[in-house]
Amino acid sequence: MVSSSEPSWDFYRTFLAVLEHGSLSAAARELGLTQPTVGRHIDALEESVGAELFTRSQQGLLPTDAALVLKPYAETLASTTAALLRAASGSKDKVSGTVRISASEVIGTEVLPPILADLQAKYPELVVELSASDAVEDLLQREADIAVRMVAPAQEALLARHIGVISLGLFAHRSYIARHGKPETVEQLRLHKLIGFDRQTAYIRMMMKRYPFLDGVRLSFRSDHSTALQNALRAGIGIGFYQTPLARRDANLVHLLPEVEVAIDTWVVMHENLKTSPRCRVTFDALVTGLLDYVRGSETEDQS
Amino acid sequence: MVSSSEPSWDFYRTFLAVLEHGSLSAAARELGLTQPTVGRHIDALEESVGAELFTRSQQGLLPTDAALVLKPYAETLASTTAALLRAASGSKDKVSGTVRISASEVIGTEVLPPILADLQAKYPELVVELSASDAVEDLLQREADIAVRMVAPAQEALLARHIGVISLGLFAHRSYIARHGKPETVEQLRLHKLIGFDRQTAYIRMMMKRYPFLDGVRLSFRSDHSTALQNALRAGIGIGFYQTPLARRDANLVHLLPEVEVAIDTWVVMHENLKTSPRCRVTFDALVTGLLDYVRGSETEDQS
DNA sequence: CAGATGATATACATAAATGTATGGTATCAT
DNA sequence: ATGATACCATACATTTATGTATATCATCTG
Repeated sequence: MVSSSEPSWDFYRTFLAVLEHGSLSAAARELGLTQPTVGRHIDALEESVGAELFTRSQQGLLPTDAALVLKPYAETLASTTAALLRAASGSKDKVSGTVRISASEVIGTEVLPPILADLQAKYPELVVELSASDAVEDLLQREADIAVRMVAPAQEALLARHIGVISLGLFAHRSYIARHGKPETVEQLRLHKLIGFDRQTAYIRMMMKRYPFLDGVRLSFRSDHSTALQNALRAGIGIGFYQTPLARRDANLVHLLPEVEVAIDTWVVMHENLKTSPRCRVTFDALVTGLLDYVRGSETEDQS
Repeated sequence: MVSSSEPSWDFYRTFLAVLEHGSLSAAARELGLTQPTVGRHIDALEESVGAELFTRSQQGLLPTDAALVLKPYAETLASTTAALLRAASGSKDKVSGTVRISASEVIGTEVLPPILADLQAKYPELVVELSASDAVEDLLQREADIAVRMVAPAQEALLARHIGVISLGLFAHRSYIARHGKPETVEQLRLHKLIGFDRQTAYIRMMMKRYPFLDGVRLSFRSDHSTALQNALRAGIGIGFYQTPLARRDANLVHLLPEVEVAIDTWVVMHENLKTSPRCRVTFDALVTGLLDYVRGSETEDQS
C-alpha cells in the first residue's frame, strides 16, 4: 500500500501554479504563499500520487511526464472552482455578479460588444467576462457560463437556443477592386490575392468540402487571428470570406460572387443548471435577441 | 469588500461531504475529521462566497438554495480529483493502476464481465472499476475513463471507436410461449403480456418513433432496472425486447416476430488524453475487440 | 416521563502547517 | 573574475488549523 489518504485539494492548486510558473518561488508569489510551503506541497503531492512530478534544478522545476498527464485534470479543477465562485457571486434575485461568455473571435469582437453594452447599461451590477477565441471552450468543464457556438449542441444537460444561419460571403475593399478588378467567375479567383486562415478549424474544413475550388487556392495572406484577417481585408490586401451582416456595416466592402456563400448555423448555449440564475438568464436572453437581430441582417442581404 | 482571497479548495470537499451526509458530524466521520473542524470549514466557505449555505439545526444541516446551486460544481471537483488520482495510479510503462469504465446496465452486467476477466487475467495489476448504469456519465467531466456509448460522440476531444450495431429483438421464454402461445403478427402483441421500461430513456423514445404500435401498448411489467426486466423475461412473465446476441446464449428464449428489430449503434469512447496511458489503451482495445466479437454474435464458446 | 442518542456550539490544549532566516548553487551581465 | 540575481534546500520560530472535552438542545424510545 502506498498512499494512505487522499491529498489535500489545495495541493492541486499549488501544483498547477508551479506548472504554470515554472518555479517554486514564482508559484509562491502567485499564490501568496512562501517558497518552502510550495515546496512542501509538491513533496506531499508526489508522495501521495507515488510519482515524481518535477525534476528540481536551480533554475526552476521541470515537469515530468507524470506531471503533464495530471495537468489537464488540475486545469479542470481550477476552472471549476472559478465557475463555482462565479455561480456564488451575486444575490439570488438581483441581476449582479459575474457571467463568463465564450464566443468565436469574430462574434466576440465585432458582434457582441454592442449587445453587451446595452445589457450592462440595463444592469449596472452585472460583470461580463468575454472569452473571444476560436478554441472551443467546454461548457461542461464550465470554463464559460454561456457560449455562442457554431456546432449543434449534443449534450443533454445543455440548454440551447437556435439562432439561425450566419451568412459568409466573399468580400473585398473598394481599393482592392480599383487596383485588381472584380472577379466575375469562381475560376477567376485564382488570379486574385486571397486572405484566409492558417490552421484548419472545423468550419474551415466544412467550407473546403462545400467549395472544393478553395482547396488548391494559394492564400497570399494567412493568419489565425480573425481580427488580423479582417483588417487585412479592410486594408485592401485581398479577397476573403467575411460575415455578410458585418460587411454591410462598411460601405467600402464589396460583395463578390454572391453565389459563393457559406452558411454557419449558430446557437446560444448555456448549462441547464444556470437557468435559475438571474444574471445568466438575462444574459442568455440578451444574446439570443441580439444575435437574432444580427442574423436577420444577413437574411435580408441574401434576398437581394 | 467581501472576500479578499480564494477559499481553500479543501473546503469544497468538506462542503460536498456535508451536503451528502446531511450533518457536520456525519461529514466529519466520512472525511476522517472532527465535527468542529467541519463546522469551521463551512463557516469559512460561507464567509468566502458571501452566502448562507446551510440552515443549522440540532437535527442536522439543511442546504440552502445557494448550496444547491454550488453542488454540481463541487461534484465536478470530486470526480475530477478522483480521475486525477486514477490517472496517477500505475506506472508509466506497466499496465497497472485503476481504470474506470462506464456502460449501460445490460452491457455492463452481461457483456463486459467476461471481456474484463480475460483482460485482468492478462494484466493482474490492473484494477477495473465498472459503473453499470443507464445514466450517462460524462467523459469530459472525467467521471469515467472509458465509456461504452449508444450515441455518437460529438465532442472533439474524445477518441471514439465505432463498434457497430447491436440488434434488439422481441423474445419470450419457452414457458411463456407454452402458456400463452406465440404472437404471429404485430397486432397480436396487444393480446400479450409485455415487459418494458418505466422511465423513458433516449433510446426508448427512438424505439417508439420507429415502432409506433408500441406506444399504446400496456406493459404488464415495468421497471427501470434492466436486470429485473431480464429476469422477468427469463422467468416467463412476458414478452420483451432483448439484445439478440445475449438471447442466443439462452436456448430457452424464443425469438418472436423477427421482422421487429431495433438496432442500437455502439461506440467505445475514451478521452483523447488517456491514449498514452497503457492501462487505458489496453482496456480500450480489449473492449473494442470484445464488443466487436459480441456484436458479430460469435457465440462459439457459449453452450449454457 | 426519564434516559439514550445524535446533533451543534464553544473553550482550551495540541498538533500541524506556515513563515522567517539562512545557506548553497547555478546563471548572467559587468 | 565578480558581484547580482535568480533559484532550491534546510533549520527554527510562530501562527494557524485541528482535535479533545464539554455544554446544550432536540428527538426518539421504553
